[in-house]
Amino acid sequence: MTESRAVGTKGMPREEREAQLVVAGTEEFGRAGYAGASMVEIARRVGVTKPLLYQYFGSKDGLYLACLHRAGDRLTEGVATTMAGGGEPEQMPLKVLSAIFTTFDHDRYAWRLLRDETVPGSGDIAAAAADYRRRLDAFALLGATQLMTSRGLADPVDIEAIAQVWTGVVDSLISWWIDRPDEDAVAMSARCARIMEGLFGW
Amino acid sequence: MTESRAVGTKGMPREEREAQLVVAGTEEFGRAGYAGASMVEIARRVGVTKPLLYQYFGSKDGLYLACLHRAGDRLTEGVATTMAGGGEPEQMPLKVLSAIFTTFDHDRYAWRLLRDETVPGSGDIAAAAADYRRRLDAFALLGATQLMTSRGLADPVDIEAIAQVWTGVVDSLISWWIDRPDEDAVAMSARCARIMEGLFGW
DNA sequence: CTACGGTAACTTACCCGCGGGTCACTTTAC
DNA sequence: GTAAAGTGACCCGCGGGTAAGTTACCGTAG
Repeated sequence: MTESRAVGTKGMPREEREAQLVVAGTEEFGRAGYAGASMVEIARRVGVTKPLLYQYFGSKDGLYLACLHRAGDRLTEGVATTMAGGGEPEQMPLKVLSAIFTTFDHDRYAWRLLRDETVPGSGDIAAAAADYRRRLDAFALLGATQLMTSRGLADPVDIEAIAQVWTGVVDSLISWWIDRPDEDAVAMSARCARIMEGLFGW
Repeated sequence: MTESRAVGTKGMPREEREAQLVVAGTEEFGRAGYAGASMVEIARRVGVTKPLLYQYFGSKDGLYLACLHRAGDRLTEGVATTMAGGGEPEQMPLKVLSAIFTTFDHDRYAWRLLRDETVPGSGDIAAAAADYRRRLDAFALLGATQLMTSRGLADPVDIEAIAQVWTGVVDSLISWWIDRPDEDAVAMSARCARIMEGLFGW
């Protein structure tokens, strides 16, 4: 294992090719959803054929899981760091948005993997995605609770609803952002800040 | 044609069966998306087989279009009526939400047909759905413009973003509502009113 | 320096199940 | 007996998945 560098091989080292395939897979899964994405298309994007993809990832689920873990780990880590920073409840949404935009500026489809509704209802993917969603929902719930209690409201079902709407807002903003590739993370954060200030005075 | 009532037939009159199939199709398409829904499953829900479905609607696209038109017409009509009523810009979101909840209390999946991303990129369905979305987006844009100008903000791109986020909010609320069948339209409207009052003072 | 063998990267050609779509046929009420 | 309601059994393309073979690079023997 030590120094296993480029022993008898053609093309590109596996590690590098796998990374390419995960990037292409993330875009394709994000665009078309798990069910709608085609393995041959993902391979084609990288200039490779399907069997190589299967040799490296085993199955469609295997590739999806690789993409999902990369996206989910980065996302939960970024949000956790931001939330840990603390601050006024009204400021958290904007801070979290900025963190997301910055982290995924060049990988905008990644967010969608966690919210993909076309994945099979049971199995490894469903479990992993549910786990990431659970962690993110916990942050959303925490933020919503802080916001509501700071205003003297505490109906737990209302708070659940707000948390779910919040994830929907992030979803919408990212979809909007995907359609405008020229808008970078900084501009996007500034836009959101302007809007929140204007609409809610936050 | 006059008095064409039940001439030599078994089972159920076509009109009635078609209505059943449209209802079942709306639920199934709303749940699984155009691509994920299965024609045989939709037929099975009604206690009928696939060939009858094809005899009545011609194709998957034909059935989807029937479902889409029913949902789209009711939705645009309801929103148009509400918007025409006028009122304070801060009150419009809640009014529109109430109208949607009331109209679709027993048909909660209908909204999703207009926002289904798994429909083919071109063809009759894409055109019809795009048309309904265009009409609804125009209302959203109008509402967002009124809201923003009442606060002295006028960046047209910001307004576009707000309009898209608004549709995402409706989406989230309806998804949340679908998961809570016991919550009726009145309770749902009350919840939204409470939240908007609490969070934004609207 | 060249011939050679080994291994990893990569491909061609195939299998198979699932779901859209169709045909010929049967059942039931008037 | 006629016509609409309804069905069983089939075709076919598409996409996930696989078996077997080929290509290119490297290290080493002569």
